[in-house]
Amino acid sequence: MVKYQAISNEMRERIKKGYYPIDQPIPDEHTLAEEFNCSRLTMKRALDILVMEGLLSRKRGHGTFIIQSPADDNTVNVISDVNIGLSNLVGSEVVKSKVIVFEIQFPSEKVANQLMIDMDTPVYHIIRLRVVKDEPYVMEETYMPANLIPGINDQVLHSSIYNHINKTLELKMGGAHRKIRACKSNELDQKYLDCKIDDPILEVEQVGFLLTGVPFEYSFSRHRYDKFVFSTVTVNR
Amino acid sequence: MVKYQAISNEMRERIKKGYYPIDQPIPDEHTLAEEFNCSRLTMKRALDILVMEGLLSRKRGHGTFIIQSPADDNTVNVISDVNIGLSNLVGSEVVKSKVIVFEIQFPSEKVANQLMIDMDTPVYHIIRLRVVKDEPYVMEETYMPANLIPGINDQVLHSSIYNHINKTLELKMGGAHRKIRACKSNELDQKYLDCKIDDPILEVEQVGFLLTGVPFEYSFSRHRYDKFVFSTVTVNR
DNA sequence: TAGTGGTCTAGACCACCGA
DNA sequence: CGGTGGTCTAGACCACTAG
Repeated sequence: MVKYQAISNEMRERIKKGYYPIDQPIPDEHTLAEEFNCSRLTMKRALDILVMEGLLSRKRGHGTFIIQSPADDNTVNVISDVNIGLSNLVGSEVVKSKVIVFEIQFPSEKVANQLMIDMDTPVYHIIRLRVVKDEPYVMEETYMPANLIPGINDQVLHSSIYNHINKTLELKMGGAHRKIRACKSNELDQKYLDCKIDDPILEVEQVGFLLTGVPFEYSFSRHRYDKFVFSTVTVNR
Repeated sequence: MVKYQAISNEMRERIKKGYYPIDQPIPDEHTLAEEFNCSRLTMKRALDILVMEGLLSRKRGHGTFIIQSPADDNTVNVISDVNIGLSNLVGSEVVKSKVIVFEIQFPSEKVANQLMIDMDTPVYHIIRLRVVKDEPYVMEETYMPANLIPGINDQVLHSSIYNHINKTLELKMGGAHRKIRACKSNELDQKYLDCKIDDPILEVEQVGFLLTGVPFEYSFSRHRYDKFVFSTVTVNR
């Protein structure tokens, strides 16, 4: 744990515990830097984290303020600063997978375009149903270049692709572009997600890329509308 | 325009124009800092921007890489790093507003909780239909503390609340917590958004707060499912 | 081991804000 | 004007990765 993270954690605790009055600015950076025995830049970086988390708000010439707004929900959330698999999202709950499609094929033009490969490069085509607490939760359709992500098999598909990439292949994920939309359910949704014909679907289209910048995954996650909320925090800078 | 932004812009142009080969790292920070005649920290900060935009990806001990993944769409997008009103989102298109509800009332417990006020503090309750190119686009239900955002009237409602807050009241917006979900359409949606009974809705629930951290807006934006996509870029750090 | 990005310092000047 | 956060420097050491 580096210094600015440690300071950031301490400050987060203080804020949550009401150590600072919420109707006035917290102490200025110079004062805090002295208290924490660090440079002002390090103090600033510690506060940057809390600003990005949506806990603090700053104004040059004015001060740093605590944002008086709650958060969280009881449905499962995705924080937009995290990019992990579903297996890591639902905490201690067991995520089971049912493999509906697992094949290797040549990509369509659209898929090839998103993955930045040509149409002669084989891709995995995977459709998995993800089940939490014995209830269908999300259906994921995934395309991945087979040469980039080797070793996908039935066992991997039944646990976590992300863990396979991270731990077995030792590739580091860099991030993702995402698009979130509402759409109507199709026959596959109705069959596997157990939703009615007029139930909407929350679809997340995603291009995931490695730290090297190479796209490794193009996927569509179709969520039951009553079990998924996508959460983000946006802070002006 | 400060130095690191100027450098960032120059680097963004270079990357988009293919100045650097995409299959190898760009020059290291020390070399680039020399070229741009700046300190390494400033160079790093310039690259930080591009990392956050999803254009670059870094790995300690390895290098900085160009992310090979396209973006954008033809539907209207929201980038998660921006917090502006719809009026500023659709470019040069004219946004018209139809005011459906405009009243002042005492907040429900839920609204009071989100706005961090007590239930004795009056709030505006506004429902507006937003129309682009003569087609219904989104219906926004908004609650705002009346004492915090004074001067809301019919004229403001027919143009842009955000501009009123920014320019007339000279308050600076700090950011927002957002939740995005799919839901079924209700009678109001069907009546005003011109959607069918089984058309889904993309709902964005939002608590907006000022730079002082004070929540000023609790809103629900209900979008036609075929005219809105929510876009985000996520980068691991 | 050499080269990369990550962190940190001490100090400086600037831009913006409120009084 | 004084106080705030924003930027920038020059240099240092560290952590990680590749070969």
